[in-house]
Amino acid sequence: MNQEEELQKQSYDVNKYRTPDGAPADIVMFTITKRERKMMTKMLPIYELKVMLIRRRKWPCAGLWALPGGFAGENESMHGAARRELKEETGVDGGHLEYLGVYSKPGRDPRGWIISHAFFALVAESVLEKRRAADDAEAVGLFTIHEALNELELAFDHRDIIEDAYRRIQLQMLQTTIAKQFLPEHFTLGELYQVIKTVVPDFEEPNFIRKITSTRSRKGILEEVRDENGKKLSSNQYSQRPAQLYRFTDIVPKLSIYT
Amino acid sequence: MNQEEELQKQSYDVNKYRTPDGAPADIVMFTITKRERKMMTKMLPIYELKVMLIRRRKWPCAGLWALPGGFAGENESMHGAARRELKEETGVDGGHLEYLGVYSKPGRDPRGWIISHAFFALVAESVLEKRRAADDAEAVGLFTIHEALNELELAFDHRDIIEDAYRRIQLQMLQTTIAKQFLPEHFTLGELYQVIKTVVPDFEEPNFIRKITSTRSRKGILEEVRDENGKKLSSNQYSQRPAQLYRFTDIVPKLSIYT
DNA sequence: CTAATAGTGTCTGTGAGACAATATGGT
DNA sequence: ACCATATTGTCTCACAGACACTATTAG
Repeated sequence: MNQEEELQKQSYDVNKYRTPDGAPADIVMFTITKRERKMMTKMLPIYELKVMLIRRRKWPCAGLWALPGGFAGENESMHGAARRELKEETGVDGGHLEYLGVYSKPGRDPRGWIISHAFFALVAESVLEKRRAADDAEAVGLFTIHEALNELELAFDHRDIIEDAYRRIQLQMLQTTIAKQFLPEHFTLGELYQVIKTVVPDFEEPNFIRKITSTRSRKGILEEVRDENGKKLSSNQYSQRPAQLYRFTDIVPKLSIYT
Repeated sequence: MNQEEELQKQSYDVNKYRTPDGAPADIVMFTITKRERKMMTKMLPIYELKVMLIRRRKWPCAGLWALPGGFAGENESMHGAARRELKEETGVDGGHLEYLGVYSKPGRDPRGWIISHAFFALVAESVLEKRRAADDAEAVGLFTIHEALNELELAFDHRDIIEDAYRRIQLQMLQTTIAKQFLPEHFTLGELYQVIKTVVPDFEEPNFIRKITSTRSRKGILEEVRDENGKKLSSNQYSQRPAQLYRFTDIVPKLSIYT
């Protein structure tokens, strides 16, 4: 650094300006719960998209439900803070964690100028159940997206965040292969279809199997699971007739409105 | 607020924690320049995707090229700050301005703990030229994306930001109708094709006109321009044979890998 | 046999892809 | 006539969409 630079540096005062009072990472944790239907005969379970919320104990917004999260420290990135929080809350390290956006509307947090960073995570149902058992069950809730948005009083602007996250996960569900986060390694097309419909209720594709098993454009994102002898594997967990098992390949589909 | 809440509030000290030293909004301003080729006969112009950069005068990173931007204030959202900066820099109020992401890697800014918010904007070439004329031309540069990424020394982590913005605009170009930001109200399919190819060089569609003018799935995003008598309008600005003019409709295309 | 899910047959229409052929109008 | 660009003709094959039909197996 030359002399002039050194001079400029010394004349810079970081405290000259009003600075933010904190930058938390808040995480919308989604899971899909499966509820077996009690029936004589095998049936597909009922799937529901759920969100984990925490009941706040302290000011501000004490008593309201809020997204899990916490303030980032000086020596971590926002993404790092989110990963840390996710691990603290669920014990999960890894899994799908994705940045959603920044929430910075003035006055959104009575503590001051708090710029919040929202993420969303997709975790297995079992993980959240564990978390719920470990902690005070009173303070941890798993709600359907509908309950969270329409029936709960939420802290800060967390309703906006959850709405945005819901829109985003619906987009992703149709445009990427995140469905795999909600499915076992091997799954039937019936399961895949149910998972998609759970996240995107409007999704209707009467000929789903037909399309998924043909189609040049989609070709490659799914492949049949075979055993070591090359024989196709199937499952009859949810149906009398065994269904072919599939897995996602590593192919990343590219979509375009002009192609 | 009841008594207990009041108590908790008073015991909360915002200064108890280390807080960020600032939250700037940085904007990647894209434009597409058109260069007419000097030829006897009419030809399509050469299109280039460019980025506006500013040469920093002060510490830190004095002398390096940086994205235009500035710190957000306490009474504005990050998006508001970006809109304000965009207006200050270009005079443009409106246009396409979109959030890109947060850049918060520790040590990214020698001034301290600075959490930067990147946006990208698409503006008309004429606007940036005006800006360049108004200001000290030395300090404002318009570079091709290739120059910016490979030949320039950039401040902070702005290279990462520009790379991310480039990836994002390429995605958007194929999956949304942002191409309209780079086109006049009415345009020919040749122009549209060139704009797409400028942003996404890999895009190859030999039968472009064919597909765009048929196709069930894309149907609706474009429509022919007609005069008040319903006669189709055409332009021969870039070709001898006049070409049909089109405009984007308001239809938002929905893409899915499963449909 | 029945119930519930998995998967195929069949038929029609239309788009994709390739490429050749033709249209337009300034120079 | 020539050129660069715009647009249509033509042909084949694959897929979309609809819907009825068959397959599988526990109970």
